[in-house]
Amino acid sequence: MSLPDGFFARDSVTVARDLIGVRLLFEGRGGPIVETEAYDRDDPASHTYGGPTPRNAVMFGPIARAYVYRIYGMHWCLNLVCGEAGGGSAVLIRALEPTDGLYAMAERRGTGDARLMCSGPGKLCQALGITGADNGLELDRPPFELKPGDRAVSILTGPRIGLTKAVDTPWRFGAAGSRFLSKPFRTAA
DNA sequence: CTATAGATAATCT
DNA sequence: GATTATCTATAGG
Repeated sequence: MSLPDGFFARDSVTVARDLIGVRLLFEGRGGPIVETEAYDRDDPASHTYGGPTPRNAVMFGPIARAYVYRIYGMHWCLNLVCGEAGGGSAVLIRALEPTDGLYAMAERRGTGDARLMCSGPGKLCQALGITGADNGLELDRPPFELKPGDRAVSILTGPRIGLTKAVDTPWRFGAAGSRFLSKPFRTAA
């Protein structure tokens, strides 16, 4: 069982929201996604804003692929390419709840605390073992595996994290009440 | 819980 | 040469 046909053929904001609760596995390690962010070509904060470059080429290619890039010279970040093929949209996977391959993830991360294992884009890639070598891989075949969530989740929305542009765009989504978010969501007043 | 500093290197202008 | 979709450790409320 994998995700419905056409799941990624929608705008990045819709896909980002629908990805919350979806189970993501890489070589058998992973669990339900609890936090995502949407990016698209008309978004000043996106790598694709301003057109194609060697680095972002994958986002201007077919959808349902992985876009993996290095940030701050030392961390990897995983994105899922979506929207229209060639449209330059993607969803950043920021955090997930570690449930599968816990021992292997603990070893890679150097901690037994599940809360510190996948609660951030860089940590998540380190725990699952995702690197630049996986850039451009298709998501519907190994080493990737995506399955629908087994229960409904309430979704929280808020501004994205770590940006200097489009700071107020509310394109960050998270699973309500999860203890595995990279940062808490501010609850509306 | 928030705020800050420092590490560290590819990418783009 | 400036910028960056982060993490860890530390200090303070």
